[in-house]
Amino acid sequence: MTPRTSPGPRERLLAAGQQLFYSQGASVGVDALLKEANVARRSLYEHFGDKDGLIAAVLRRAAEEDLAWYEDALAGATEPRARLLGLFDRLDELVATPDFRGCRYFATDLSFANPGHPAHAETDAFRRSLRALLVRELKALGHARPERAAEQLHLLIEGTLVVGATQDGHHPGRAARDLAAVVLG
Amino acid sequence: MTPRTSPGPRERLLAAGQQLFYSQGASVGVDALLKEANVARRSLYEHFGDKDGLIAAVLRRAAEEDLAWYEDALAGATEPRARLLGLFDRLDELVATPDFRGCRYFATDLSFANPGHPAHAETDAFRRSLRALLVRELKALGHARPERAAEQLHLLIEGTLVVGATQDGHHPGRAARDLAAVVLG
DNA sequence: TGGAAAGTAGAACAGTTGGTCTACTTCTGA
DNA sequence: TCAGAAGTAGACCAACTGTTCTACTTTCCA
Repeated sequence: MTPRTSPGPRERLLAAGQQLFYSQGASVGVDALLKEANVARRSLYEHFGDKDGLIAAVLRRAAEEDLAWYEDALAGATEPRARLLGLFDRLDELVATPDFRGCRYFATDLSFANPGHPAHAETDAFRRSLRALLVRELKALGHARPERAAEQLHLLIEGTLVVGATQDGHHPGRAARDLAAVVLG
Repeated sequence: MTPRTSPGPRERLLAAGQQLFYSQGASVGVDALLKEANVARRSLYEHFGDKDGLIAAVLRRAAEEDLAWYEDALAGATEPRARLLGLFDRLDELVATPDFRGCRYFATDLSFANPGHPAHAETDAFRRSLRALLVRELKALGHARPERAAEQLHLLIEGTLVVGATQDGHHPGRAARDLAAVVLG
């Protein structure tokens, strides 16, 4: 609440988690998290209860940031159609980033076979928000079947992320953009 | 080589690995694998060297079976265009399977952050084979730009698997099929 | 200025991990 | 038939896991 001169242990843990969970997966050890965050062991358990609590908190924060990223990508243009097509240009850039490793949320889902794990609730929430965002844009565009088109755009996004994460030198964003243009009509 | 009345420990380990690595992820313990396969600890290490060796062997076998599945899905029709479209119908059925958990190869890639892990070579090989299969079909169809179209079909396939694994009650295969029809021209 | 709250440092714990080793049994083929 | 290969069963090990705990230090505010 009160502004700080330097980020406290809670902030540092979230930042470290965001970085390490993405680059190494949810199986990174607590020791590595603590070292990266420069935080005492005890602080983690007082702020987040346990490791799963940190995982959920990191996902919640990442979801906020990622949704903001999508909004920003859409904001590159004003005309509804150009907004959505521009998103795929930004995706194409994103997956070309050297340390891009794919969709954080799908990776998390795969990490936890137990469907009751709290992480799944967070990834679900993110995907719902993303869908809602796509539907909103499609309605602004006056699309005849926004829900169905959102499904197709979502499919194109996920496909772009997977292909981008597994193959170098490709431009899945461009390929997806062309198909997105068809979806938009 | 010699025919057996009942499958030996090597076979049983591969079968157990194929099932457990898929349903639980690559992090399943050796103990669980041994119990599922009804095999002595020692047999695993004599046949496969270590756990990573088993993982690689399981992936190689799974890749064979999965490619055969794709061939079978294509074989539902004779006309080139219908063959590829039929593939997406089969994918739609596949992802509706109750215990479908997404693409085994992408899940494996995400499990091993270390790019030198032998599993990555296997997943790469699978994806190359899948691409080659798509290019072959597109050439049979007389497509003007088979490589590019294969990229788009591949993207649609991966997207279908991700959306199918994360959302219930949807039919991503149908959505992808419509877009595939556009790709085929 | 003093005292509670929050943070650090690190020992310790129980459970699990992948892997090795020994002893015994079963299968198999010259 | 019998020797050697292959398989089983399970103890054992070191390393690592998430977590709890104690002791000390810093920060902050009334």
